[in-house]
Amino acid sequence: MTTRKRGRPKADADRDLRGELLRTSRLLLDEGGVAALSMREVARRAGCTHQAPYHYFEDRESILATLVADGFDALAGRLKAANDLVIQQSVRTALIMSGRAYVDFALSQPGVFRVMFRPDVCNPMRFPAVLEAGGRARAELDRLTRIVHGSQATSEQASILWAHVHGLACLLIDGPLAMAFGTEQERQRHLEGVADGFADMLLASGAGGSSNPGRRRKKDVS
Amino acid sequence: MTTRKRGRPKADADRDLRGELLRTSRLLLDEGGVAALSMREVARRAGCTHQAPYHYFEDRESILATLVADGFDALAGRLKAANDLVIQQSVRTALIMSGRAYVDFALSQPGVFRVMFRPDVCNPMRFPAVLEAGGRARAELDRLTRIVHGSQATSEQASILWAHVHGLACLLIDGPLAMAFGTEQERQRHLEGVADGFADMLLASGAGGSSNPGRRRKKDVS
DNA sequence: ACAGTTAATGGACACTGTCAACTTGACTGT
DNA sequence: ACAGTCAAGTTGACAGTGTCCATTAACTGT
Repeated sequence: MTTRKRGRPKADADRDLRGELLRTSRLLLDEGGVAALSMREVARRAGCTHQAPYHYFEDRESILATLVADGFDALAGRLKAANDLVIQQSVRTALIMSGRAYVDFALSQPGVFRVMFRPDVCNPMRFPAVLEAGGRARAELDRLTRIVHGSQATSEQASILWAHVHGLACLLIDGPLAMAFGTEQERQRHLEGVADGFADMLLASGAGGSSNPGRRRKKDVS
Repeated sequence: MTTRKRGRPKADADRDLRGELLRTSRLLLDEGGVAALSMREVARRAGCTHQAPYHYFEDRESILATLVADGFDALAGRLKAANDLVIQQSVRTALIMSGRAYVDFALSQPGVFRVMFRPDVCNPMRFPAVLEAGGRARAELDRLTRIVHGSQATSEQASILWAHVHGLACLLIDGPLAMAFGTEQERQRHLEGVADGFADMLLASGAGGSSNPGRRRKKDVS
């Protein structure tokens, strides 16, 4: 009979249980959806007892919140990189690459992406880090709006931009576009077509940065 | 000591337990999200034992599927009504009213709407009724695409349309637009602005029905 | 009258999140 | 050297969940 150890184990710096728990959680989330991420299953896969995770995370929602905050951070980073292209390249490039960044992120981490916009699963109000990171992503999209429409851009224009990329991402991971394509290449072609079409529409309708006051405005982007 | 009844109760045509269960489920879904809809809580509120619902629904997912199918039906109906406006009114009216129909539906039944696009919660493959109703809604959006872009409309144009309305709905019920407005009126103003802006963009960029072949096409809407 | 079906009942099981109490190793100041 | 504190776990328990199972009473067709 092998008596199990109790109490604190000997120092094992290579362990990093917290990191292991997060990695496992992200896997479960991407594989089986939010329902598959159970505290006990995470513990089981990480090789600890069902209570050990509670030492690092207050509750189940807290572990989700950590992933969500990281997700918004990563998204904001990708968007910033795409927006920065406006300097070396063109407005159109920045617009198209931002859209691709948003969609690529959703496709690469669908599990996390879904929870990022599900306040009933992970309530941002409880987690300041989530609010902050979400704000950074939002700021990057507002910046893109100004890149496209100039400094006088309206909040309505921001909504059109965000709705487009977000809707596209949602339809791709959960909606009818999830299974519409046979090959990955086919999907890429479609997405390029959508991005081109949207960019044409947006840039043709009197949007050309500050050099083009054009149509009547309503309210500035916050 | 009041001995509880067992077995089948006396006929009570006014009961309609199935309908009661569905109504209760929709309430729970809209109030506390999908996590709040538990088989036992539904049964409790409907005034039956925890097993009675299993007589009408195979499992929890099946009760969700019924609501989702009804949801897609209702959505398809609203979209059809909006699309039909093209006859008496204009293309622009049909486009704007379709967008409003989609958003209004999401706002009026947020709980159901969310599950409609969450295959990890309710897998459409399991429920033919969901697939069918979803197909009807999709067909209505494809029809709108042809109304706007003519019979040669591409699947990319359909994606742009769907992504716009769907993204907008998502951002309104769960995203940053959920709490961006103080008053209901404020939100309505914003939505009108978004709809106007989007319609301007779409109709200005060489989309005018079959009378305008215009830009190069790629692939027809299925 | 009687068998079969329908619409329920109550009990049990495994699983979940979380609370509480405990153990133990490592580090601290004296 | 040694008591005290903290970190990082441990085990055990509880209520709530979805679902399987056997049971039972009322209705239905023959």
